[in-house]
Amino acid sequence: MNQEEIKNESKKQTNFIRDIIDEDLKNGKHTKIHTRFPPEPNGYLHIGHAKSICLNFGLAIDYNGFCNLRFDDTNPTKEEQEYVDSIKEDIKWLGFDWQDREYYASDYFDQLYEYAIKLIKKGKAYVDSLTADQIRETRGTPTEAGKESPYRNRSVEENLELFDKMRNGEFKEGDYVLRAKIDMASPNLNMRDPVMYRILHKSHHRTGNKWCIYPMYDWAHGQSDSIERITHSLCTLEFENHRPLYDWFVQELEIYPPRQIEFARLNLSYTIMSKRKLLSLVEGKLVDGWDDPRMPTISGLRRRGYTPESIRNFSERVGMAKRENTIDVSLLEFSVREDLNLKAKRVMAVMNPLKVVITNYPDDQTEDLEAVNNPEDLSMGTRTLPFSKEIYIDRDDFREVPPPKFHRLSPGKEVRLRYAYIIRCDAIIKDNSGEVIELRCTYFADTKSGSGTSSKKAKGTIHWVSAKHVFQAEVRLYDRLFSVEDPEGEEGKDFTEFLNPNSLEILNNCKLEPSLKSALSGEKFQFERIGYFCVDTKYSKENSPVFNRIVTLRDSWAKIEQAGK
RNA sequence: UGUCCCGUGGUGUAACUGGUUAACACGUCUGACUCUGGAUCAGAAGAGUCUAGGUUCGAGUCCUAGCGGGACAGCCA
Repeated sequence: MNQEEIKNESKKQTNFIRDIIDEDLKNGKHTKIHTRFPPEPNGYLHIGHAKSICLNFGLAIDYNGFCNLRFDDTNPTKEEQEYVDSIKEDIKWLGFDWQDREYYASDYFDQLYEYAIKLIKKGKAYVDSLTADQIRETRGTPTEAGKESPYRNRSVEENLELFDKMRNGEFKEGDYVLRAKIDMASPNLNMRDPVMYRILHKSHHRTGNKWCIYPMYDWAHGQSDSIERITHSLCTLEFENHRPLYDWFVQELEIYPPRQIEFARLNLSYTIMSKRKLLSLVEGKLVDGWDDPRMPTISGLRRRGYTPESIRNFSERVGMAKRENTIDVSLLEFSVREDLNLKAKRVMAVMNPLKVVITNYPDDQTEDLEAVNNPEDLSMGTRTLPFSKEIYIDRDDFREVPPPKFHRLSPGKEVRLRYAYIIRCDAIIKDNSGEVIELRCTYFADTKSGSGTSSKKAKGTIHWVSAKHVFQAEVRLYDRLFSVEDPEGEEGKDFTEFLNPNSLEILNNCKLEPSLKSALSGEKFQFERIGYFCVDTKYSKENSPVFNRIVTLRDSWAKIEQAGK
C-alpha cells in the first residue's frame, strides 16, 4: 500500500482541523503543511495512537505536506529501544511512511541547552534549590496563588554558573532544577515557574552518558516542533492548558511558532487505553504480552487479524472533534468485517464436532465438490471439498428439541449441507450420560448443489467437514477483554476486577477442511457462518496452524434466540 | 468555588460559516433475497440541537447568564 493509495481510499470527512488548515492555506499563512507524530517510547502503540497517526500522516498525504516521526525521549528512566522498534514497526504496518524524517527530542538536547542559556541571560529562567516537596508546596492550588521561591532572584551570573555545574554533574539528583521565571500567581498552574530541567544521573538510550540534566516534556516539546518547523502541532485535549506555556517559550526565544491544535482522544467501550494500565496487564501476566490478541494495541490487533485498512477506515469513521467521546467497539468490529468480507477466503470449519453418518451413502465413496472461495469476488476462484459417508457438523447446528424458528437440524428435519446435499436426521445416538454423540441421516442424491435436479428446498444450510479428510487444529475464540463498557469508570474499583473471564476460549478439537493445512502464518479466512479467523503468528507451527478468531459474523439467529429468552 | 475546554438521535460525526421539514455512519427494528440466519437490497423508529433570555425577517450556528461534563496542583509525557 503506497501513500497515494491511502490518499484515494476514503472520502475524508471534514473536521475542524481541516477547516483551520484550509484557512491557513487560503490566506497564505502556509503554502505547505508539516505535521508530526510524537510518541514517547515507553510502551506499545494502541488504537488511540492509531487515530493520531492516521490524522497526522493522513493530513500530510492529503495536503501534499510532510509528517515527521519524532520520539519524545526526554525521560531516560522510562524509555527503551524495544519500544522505539515496536512503534516504528506499527506505523509502517499501518501503511505510513516518514521517509528519512525520523527524529528524536534527544537530537535537540544541545539546542535546548542553548535556548535555556538564552532564557537565563534574559532573566527569564533561574536555578532553584528548593526540594521537590517544597516546589509542590509553594505552587499553590487552582484557587490560590503560589509563592515565589527564595532563589527566584538569583543573578544571571549565579544562575549561569549553577546551571553549568548542574550540567557537569556536580550535583545530586533533586538538588537543583532550572525553572522558567513566569508568574507564580497565574491562574494557569502551568505558568507558575515550571521546571525546565531536572538532574537525572541516568544513561539515555540514545545520548548515553553525555547528559545528566534532562529537559522536561513541556520545555522540549514546543521547541522540538519549532525546530522541525511543524506548522500544525496536533495533540490531545490535556495539553490545552499547556499551550500558553509553549507559546511563551517560543515568544521569549523568538523562534518559529507552530500552531497547536487539540483534539479529543479516542475512547473505546469495553477497553482501556491507558498505557500504564496496559503495561500492568503485561507485567502482571494477565495477558500474553503486548501483542495479546485481546489487547487494544496495534500489535495485538495485528496478531488478532485486524487489517491496516480496517483500522484506517475506523480512524476516519470515529471523526475528529474536541468533545470527549466513547466509540462503540462494534464500529471497530464493523470495520474489519467490511474489509475481510471482500478479501477473506471462505472455508468450512467445525468448532464443536458432532459426527453424522449418512446411512444411505456408499461406504467407500468420496466425492469432490466444488466450492466458491469468495462469493463477493469470483476472481478468487474455487476449490475442491471432499465429501463422504461420515462427516462432522457443529453441535450448535443440531437441537434434539428445536426452539421456534430453528432452521437447522433436528430429529426428522432436513437441512442442506453447504455445497453438498440435503440430509434428513433419522436417529440420534447418545452415550450413557445421555449426551448426543452421533446422528444418523439419509441424504437425497438428487439434491446435489448446483445440479438443479431437485426442487427440494431446505430452510437452512449448515457447514460440515468430511470425517476422514479432516484436518484437526487448535482454534482460539477471543472475546472482549473486559465485561463492562467502562472498566476504568467505577470509582474505587480496580479495572482488573472487570476482566472478562471468558475472553479466551481454546478449542482443541476443531475439524477443518483439508485445504487449511497449507494456511500461511497471518493468513485470514472466513469460517463460513462462524466468523473471521487468522493464523496466529506466535503459536502456529509448521503444518500445525493455530487459528485466532478475529470477529464473529453478524449472527441474526443469536439475536432471535436471545430475544426469545 | 481559579483558568481553560466541551455540550446535536443509543454511539460518533456533519450541517454550504446566520437561510427550507437537522444529514451521514455504526447500532436497533421491519421486510425482500439467499445453498453462509453471512453479504446485499429496500424501508422504519429514534434528536428539534443542555436550559433561560437576547440580537435578527430568520439561530444548532452570534451574545449574556445559568446548568452539566472534562482537564490542570509530577523534578511524567
